[in-house]
Amino acid sequence: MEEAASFRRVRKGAWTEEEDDLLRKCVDKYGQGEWRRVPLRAGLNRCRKSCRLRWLNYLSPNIKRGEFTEDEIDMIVRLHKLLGNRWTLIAGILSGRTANDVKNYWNTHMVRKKTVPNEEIHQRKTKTKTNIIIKPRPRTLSKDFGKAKPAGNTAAAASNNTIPQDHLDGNPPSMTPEDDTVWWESMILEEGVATPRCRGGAAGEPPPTSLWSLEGEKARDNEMSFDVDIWNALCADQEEMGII
DNA sequence: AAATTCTCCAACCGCATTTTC
DNA sequence: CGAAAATGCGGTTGGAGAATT
Repeated sequence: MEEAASFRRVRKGAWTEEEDDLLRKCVDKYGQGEWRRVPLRAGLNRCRKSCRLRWLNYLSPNIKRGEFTEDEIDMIVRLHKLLGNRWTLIAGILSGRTANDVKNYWNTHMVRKKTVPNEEIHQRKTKTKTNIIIKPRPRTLSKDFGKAKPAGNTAAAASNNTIPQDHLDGNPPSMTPEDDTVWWESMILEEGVATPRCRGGAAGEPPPTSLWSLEGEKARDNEMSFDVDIWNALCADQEEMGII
C-alpha cells in the first residue's frame, strides 16, 4: 500500500520553508497523530512517514538544538550501555533530544571514538569499555500493557513499548499509572541509573503520563545526575560475573 | 584556487509490531 | 481470528558544508 498518495508522486528530499509552515499549521490545528491524514490536511505532497519524521525530528517546538552537553553525553553513554541501540528510549530520557539526534551523535562521535582513540577518548573508553548490553526486545509487551497506552500518543508508545527483555521476563508492568511508574523507576534503579525527569517523548511530544515523573521537582533537581556508586556497583557486578 | 576527503545531519527505507475491520 | 492498514523504530544513505591536500 505504501503511501496513500502512491498513485501520484510524493515529494522526497529536503523540506522547504513552505512545507514546514504547512505542516506546522496542520499540527497546530489538528494536533499530532493521525499521520495518514496529515498530508491531505496540510496540503503536502509528502508521505505520512515523511511528515511525521519532519515533525518529530525538526519542527516540534520541544526539540533542543545545539551541541550535546557533557551531562547529556554521559547520559547517552550510560544509557546505551544499559539499553543498547534503543534510541527512542534514550532520547525520551534526554531532555528535548530526538532519537535521530542521539543516534546521529552516537554514530558520528562515539563510534568513531572507539576506532580512533586519543587522549580524551581513551579516558572515556576506559569508562565505557563494556559491551554487554541488556538487549531490550523492541515493542514487545504483554498484550495488556499496550492497553494502558492512549491511542495516538506516540510518545507514550515510544516510551512504553520498549522494555528490556530481562524485565519482561520478570514482572510485567501493572496497569495503573502509579504502579507503572513504580515499576519503571525500580527498573532503572535496578540497573543503576538515577531516575531522570519526566519529559516529552522522543521528539517533543506530550510527556508520558507517569514515566519518571513521580518525584516531581526533586527528580528535576537530580536531572542528569547519576549515582556513581550504584553505577560502579553495577559494573563491578558484571565484571564479577565475567560478563565484561 | 581547485580537487579531494571528511564530517555531520536530515531524510529515506525496510521491517516488526500494533490497531482496525 | 485473520488480513489489511497504520504506526513507529533502527539502520542506512545522500548531500551540503568544512577541512585538508
